[in-house]
Amino acid sequence: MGFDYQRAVMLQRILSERVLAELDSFPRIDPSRIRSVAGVDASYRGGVQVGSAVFMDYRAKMLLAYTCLASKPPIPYVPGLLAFREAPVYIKALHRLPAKPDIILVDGHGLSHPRAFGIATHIGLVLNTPSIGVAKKPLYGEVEEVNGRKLVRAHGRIVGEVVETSQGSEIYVSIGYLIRLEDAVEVVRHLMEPGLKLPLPIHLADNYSRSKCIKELRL
DNA sequence: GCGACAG
DNA sequence: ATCTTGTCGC
Repeated sequence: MGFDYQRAVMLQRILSERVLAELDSFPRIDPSRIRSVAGVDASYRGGVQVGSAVFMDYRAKMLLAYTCLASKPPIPYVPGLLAFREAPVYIKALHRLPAKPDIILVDGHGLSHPRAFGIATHIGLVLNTPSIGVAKKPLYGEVEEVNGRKLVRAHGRIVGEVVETSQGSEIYVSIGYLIRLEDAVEVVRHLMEPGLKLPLPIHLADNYSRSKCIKELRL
C-alpha cells in the first residue's frame, strides 16, 4: 500500500529535463485561434476523490460540457507530488469530454515547482496539450518585480507570474506545457471574472466537483 | 534540528 | 483538500 517516493521524484526530474530543454521553443499562441479551453479540479468526500473537467468556448466563455467521476486516490497528498494523486482522475475526466480542448487550465502549479514538474506540466505532457497552472498559493520560486509585474523565477528561468484578482487577492499563474508565459497570462486574464478568484473554467470545475457531481454520484 | 510544504 | 456555527462586515 505504499508508493515509491524516490521513484516519483526521479521520474519528475527526468521528464522536467526534457520539458526545460523544449521550453524556449514552445510556440506562441494566436489568441484569435483559440476555440476551446478546459478546466479541471477535484474534491474529496469520505476518502473518495471526485475529479471534474469542464469544456468551454474560449471567446464566448460559455460552458459546453462537463464530466466528473469518483475514484480512490492513488496516494496520499505529498507536497511536490500532487500530480501522482490527482492527475489520473483529471486525465480520465478530460478524456470523457466531447472534444479535445485547445488549452487546459489546472488548479495547481506548472514549472514553478521544486523539480519543475508540477501537476499542470505533468498533465500537459501526458496529453501533449498546452497547459497552464493556476494556484492560490505560492509553491516554489522567487518573485521579482519587473516593470510593475511580479514574475516568478525558478530553475534559472522566468516560469510564472503573480496576477492580481479584481478583489485584490493574488493567484499564481505558471507555464504548464507547450505555452509561453505571456500567452498563459493573457489566457488566464481573459478567463477571469469580476468577483471570482480563479479563472472561470477552474472555478466551474471546482463547483461541479464539490456540489453537483457529488450529488449525481450520490456521495 | 527547524520550518515550509500546490491540493 | 476536509473537519465545522455562528458571526463580523459590505
